[in-house]
Amino acid sequence: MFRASIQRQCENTRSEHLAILRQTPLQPALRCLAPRYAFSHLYSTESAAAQANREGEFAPVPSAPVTRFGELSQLGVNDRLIEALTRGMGYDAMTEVQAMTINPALKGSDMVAQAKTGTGKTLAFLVPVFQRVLTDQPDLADPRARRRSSSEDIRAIILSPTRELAEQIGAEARKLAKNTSIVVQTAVGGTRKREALFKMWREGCDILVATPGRLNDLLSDPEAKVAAPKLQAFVLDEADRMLDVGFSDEIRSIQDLLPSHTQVERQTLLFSATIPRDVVHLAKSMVRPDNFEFVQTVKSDDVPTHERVPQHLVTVQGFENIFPTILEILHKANTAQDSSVPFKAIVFFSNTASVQFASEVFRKTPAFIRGSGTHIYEIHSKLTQGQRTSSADYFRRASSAVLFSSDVTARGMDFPNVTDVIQIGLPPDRDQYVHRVGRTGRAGNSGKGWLILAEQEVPEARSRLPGLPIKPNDTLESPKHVLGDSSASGDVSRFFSEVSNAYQSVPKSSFRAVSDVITLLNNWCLRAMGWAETPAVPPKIAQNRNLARAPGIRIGFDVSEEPVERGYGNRGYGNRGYDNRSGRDFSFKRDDGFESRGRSEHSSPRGGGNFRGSTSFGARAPSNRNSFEDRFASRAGGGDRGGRGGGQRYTPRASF
DNA sequence: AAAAAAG
Repeated sequence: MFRASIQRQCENTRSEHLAILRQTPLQPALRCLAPRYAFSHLYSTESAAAQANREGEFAPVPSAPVTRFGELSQLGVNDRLIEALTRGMGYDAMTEVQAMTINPALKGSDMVAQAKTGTGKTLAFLVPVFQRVLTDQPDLADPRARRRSSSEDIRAIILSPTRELAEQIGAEARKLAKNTSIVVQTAVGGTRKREALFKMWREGCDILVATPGRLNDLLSDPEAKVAAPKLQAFVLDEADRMLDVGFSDEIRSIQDLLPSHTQVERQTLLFSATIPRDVVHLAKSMVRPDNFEFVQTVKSDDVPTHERVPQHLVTVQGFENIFPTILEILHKANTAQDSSVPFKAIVFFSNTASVQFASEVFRKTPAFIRGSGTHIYEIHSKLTQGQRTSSADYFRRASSAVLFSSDVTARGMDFPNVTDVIQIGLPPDRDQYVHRVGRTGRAGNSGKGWLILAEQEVPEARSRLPGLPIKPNDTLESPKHVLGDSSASGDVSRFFSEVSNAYQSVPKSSFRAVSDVITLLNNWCLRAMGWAETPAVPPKIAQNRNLARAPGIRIGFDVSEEPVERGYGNRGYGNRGYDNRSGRDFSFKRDDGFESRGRSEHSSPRGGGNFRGSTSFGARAPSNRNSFEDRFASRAGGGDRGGRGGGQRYTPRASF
């Protein structure tokens, strides 16, 4: 009943730039967190509020929410901050996400905000955090404050799942701090700890933006003299990622190193695109149950990934067609009649080895790439942090470039003017697909999404990517070209021959296929790359994955799996890597494989993971946490226990 | 041996 009424109101009040509160399956899960709903401030029309009030379920609406940064003084925001926002950073109107989160967050309550990635999320938490720090220490507003900031008295901590994102948030925070004496520091892995520490000791630190590992390290190291005994605010950006397995232990231990809520009253803000069910209890342990709000935003120019960015499905005949297809996309963009906007693309792969291989190949297609004026960059976790940072910086500033990327950059990264997002192989899950597409079409620009799959992957993609406007695209010639077919156009022949030449000078990688894509991979290696043998699958792995008798498989070892002489990598950093986590130099051995994992067909039927086979490009097994959307989709069909009132829900289908 | 994140 209750939920049904919220649902109804939402449909009723949906209009132009209106903040929309959507009823979803998440809310029942989160209800236990919120003794009362205090959503009234989210309704931007009187009628909705009036209706809510009439039904006796909501408190009366106070004043209209502030939607311009310039008017934030109404909510007690310091003038210095407002000046930095409006004059320094040039912001005026808030985005919907900002309006919906800044208003309640300034009241000081904890918050779980579900907001899709896009511009503006960072400020949505920075503004309340900064104001909270200033409210507690008003003298910090004075840029010439005499007070000495200390690394042992950090007042706000912001955590991000990747180093680059932390740096990006840090840069934004520094702009906001400009007219004050608030000191913002970043602490991320892969950098020299001593150096960052000296800087912190010298300059002090009021607001720290960090990645979990490094923060944990700093807080637990007494020598580091980093502490936050009076912590006022704690933010998790991309909270669903942060509370995921692999991160959650780290987050827990960080929390243990911080003062408890009972000692020091702090504000916790969790920002997340999705909130998987198994993350709820952790979220619950982080917020104050009596002072908590859940804000869900659906922002009109935030649905863009689903609506604004056209997304093309390109089906390739074989793996050997993928790289030429990328060249063709590049070429078409550059020669189009209206190609006033330079081609700037991110090519996503689901594993590091594929990224490395692709960028090596593309660096070796000099005639084409040089002729196009496009720069090639690469980013993934096997590069040193220095290499990662420089790739990100160069790509950020480049006008025409291709960035080959793992999922490091899939979330939150703001590279300006990306025209195309190209995803190779099955994306790991729907969320990740959407996040990747979200790297383009930002800030009102247009963009294009491409999903490049082998035919065999399409059925799985169909079930993995429901409810997205992905349209089959047959306008390219390279995807269907069969090697040796002389009827191909000059352009297509050139794409293939350039790629083919590049293969020759790229060291042999180790490839491993899984079940139904074995043939695809075999064909690529044999026909296009000119290998004498099909790629080998080591016996153990073949056994583990139930591939021992899969058709077409070759059990054994590849040449590349034996140590290769050091030094082949000095042609470019892409060839060499330094594992900055283990500190091992792995340039002598491409032991990282060019593969992915998955179960063979015998895997469980539906549910847990009906992941069937994958390619080197494709996918890792889908995450076992159902995404928010997934659950939404899966519950929508049948009689949902909560009853969905008048809301007609349908099960999203794939559009292709 | 999925990416990411401490050394």
